[in-house]
Amino acid sequence: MIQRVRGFKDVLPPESDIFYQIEKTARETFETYNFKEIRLPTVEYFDLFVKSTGEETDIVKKEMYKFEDNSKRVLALRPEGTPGTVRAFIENNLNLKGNSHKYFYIGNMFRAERPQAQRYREFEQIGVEYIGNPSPYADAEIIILLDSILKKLNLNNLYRIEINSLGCQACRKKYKELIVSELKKLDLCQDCNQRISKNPLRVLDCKIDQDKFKNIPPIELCDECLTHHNLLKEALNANNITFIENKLLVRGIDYYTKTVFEFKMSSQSSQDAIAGGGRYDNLVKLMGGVNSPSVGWAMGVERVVSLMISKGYKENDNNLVFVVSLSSKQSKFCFKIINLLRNAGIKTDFSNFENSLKSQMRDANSNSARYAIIIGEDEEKTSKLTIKRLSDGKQQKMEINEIINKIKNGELIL
RNA sequence: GUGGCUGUAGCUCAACUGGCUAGAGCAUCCGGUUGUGGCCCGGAAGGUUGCGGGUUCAAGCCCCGUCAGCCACCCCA
Repeated sequence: MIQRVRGFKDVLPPESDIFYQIEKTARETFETYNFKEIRLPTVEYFDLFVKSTGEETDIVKKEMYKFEDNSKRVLALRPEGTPGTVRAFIENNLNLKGNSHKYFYIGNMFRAERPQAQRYREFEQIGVEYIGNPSPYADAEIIILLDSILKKLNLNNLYRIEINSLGCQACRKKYKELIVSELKKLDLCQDCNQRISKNPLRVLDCKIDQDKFKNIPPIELCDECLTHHNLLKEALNANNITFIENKLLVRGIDYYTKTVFEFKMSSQSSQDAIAGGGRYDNLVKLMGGVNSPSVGWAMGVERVVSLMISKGYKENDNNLVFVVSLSSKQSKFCFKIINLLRNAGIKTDFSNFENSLKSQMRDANSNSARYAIIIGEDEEKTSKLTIKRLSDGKQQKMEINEIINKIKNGELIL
C-alpha cells in the first residue's frame, strides 16, 4: 500500500468544512475591503524566490522544494505568495490598470521543514498584498482586515497581535553598522556568528542568546519611519485594536521595511504564528517594477483550523430530508420524490431502497436528518406521503407540494 | 536540518519479567414477528501488532534498518 508523503495530509470531513468556512469568511471580508482575488501558479522559477524572499533566509536556504524540469529549468514550488504576486503585478503591467492594487490569494504553499502538528510541508495560506500605497493607513487597514476575519470566526481572545518597525533602508543601514560592532564583542552561538555578517537583525531574534542583548539599543527610526509607526499605532488604537509592541520581532524574510506584525495564538505550542506580514516598500522596484511601496500579510489556514477546533467548532444545523422506502417496489417513486425535493432546493438524501425500512431509518438518524419521508404502497397510491420529524417522532401525511412549500417557508408543523 | 519519544481493529486503549487461537469499550453491520430511527438487548464482522530483516525453542514485547506521527530546537503560516 502506497502511503502519504511525509508532511503532507488528507483533509477530510468534517475538517474540510472548517477550511471552507474560513475561506468563505475571508472572501466576504475581502469584498467589504475591496480586495480582488489573484490566482497564481504553484510553480515559479527558483530564482524568483532567491531574489525576493532572500538568498540568506531559511525559507530559501533549507526549506524550498527545488527541482529541474525535463528542459533543465530550475523551478520551485512556491513557499509563500508575495513573490508570485509581485512578479504577476510587474509582468502583467498591473500598475497601468487602474489605481487600486489590492489583491488577495488563497493557495497551497510548500516548505520542506521537519513536520510537526500545525506544521506541514504543504499548507494553505490566505494572504493579501496591497501594492503601491505607502500610507500607514494601508498598514492599519490590512491589520484590521485580518483581525476582522478572525473575529467573524469567533476567535476573539484566542490570539494576540504583535507589531514592530524595522525602519527604512536608511535607518536600518545605520542600525546594522551600530549593532554589528556591538554583536561582535559578544560570545554568540554558531548560527548567530554566521548571521552577524549576513543578516545582523536576525541575531536579535535568537532564542539561545536572547539574554545577551540587554545592552543592545533598539533601532532608532528616522523621522519619516517614526511618524509612520506612530500613525499606525494611533490608527489601531483609535479603532480598538489591541496590540503589543515587540521590539524583537524581526521576521524571516528579507524584503520587509518599516511595519512588521504577527498574529500569535495563545497556546504553548511553538507553532504559534497564525499570520504574519509587513511592509515591503522596495520589493517591487527591486524585482524590476516601478517604485511601489506595499504591504501585505499571509495567514496559515491549518493553524486557524486548529484554533477553531480547540474552541469547539459546531457544525451548521442540518436541514436534511431523508427519504426511505418500505420496499424496493417503491424505489422509482421514491427517487422521483427525491428529485422533486432537490429541484426545489431542499437538501435531500437516501441510502438504499433494497434495505429494510428499519435500516433506512437508522441511516436517516445517523445522517442527523431533520425529517424522514416514508413511502410505502399507501403513500404511492394516494400521493399522501408520511413525513416524520425525527427529533420527537411526530408524523403525518401530506402531498409532496405541500411538504415542499412548508419546508421552504419554515412552516412545517407536525 | 539537529536531538528525543511513539507506532496493536475505523477511534481510544489492554496483553505479567519474551510464552497457548492478540482482548475490551466506542463506532460499523445484521437482528429483536406483520410499515418506523435514537435508548436498551442479542449477534456478526473487523488485526500478517506500520513495513523489512535479525536474535530466540518461542517476538506485539529484545536488536538493526526503514517509513510515518508527535515533542523540543531551528524557523515560520
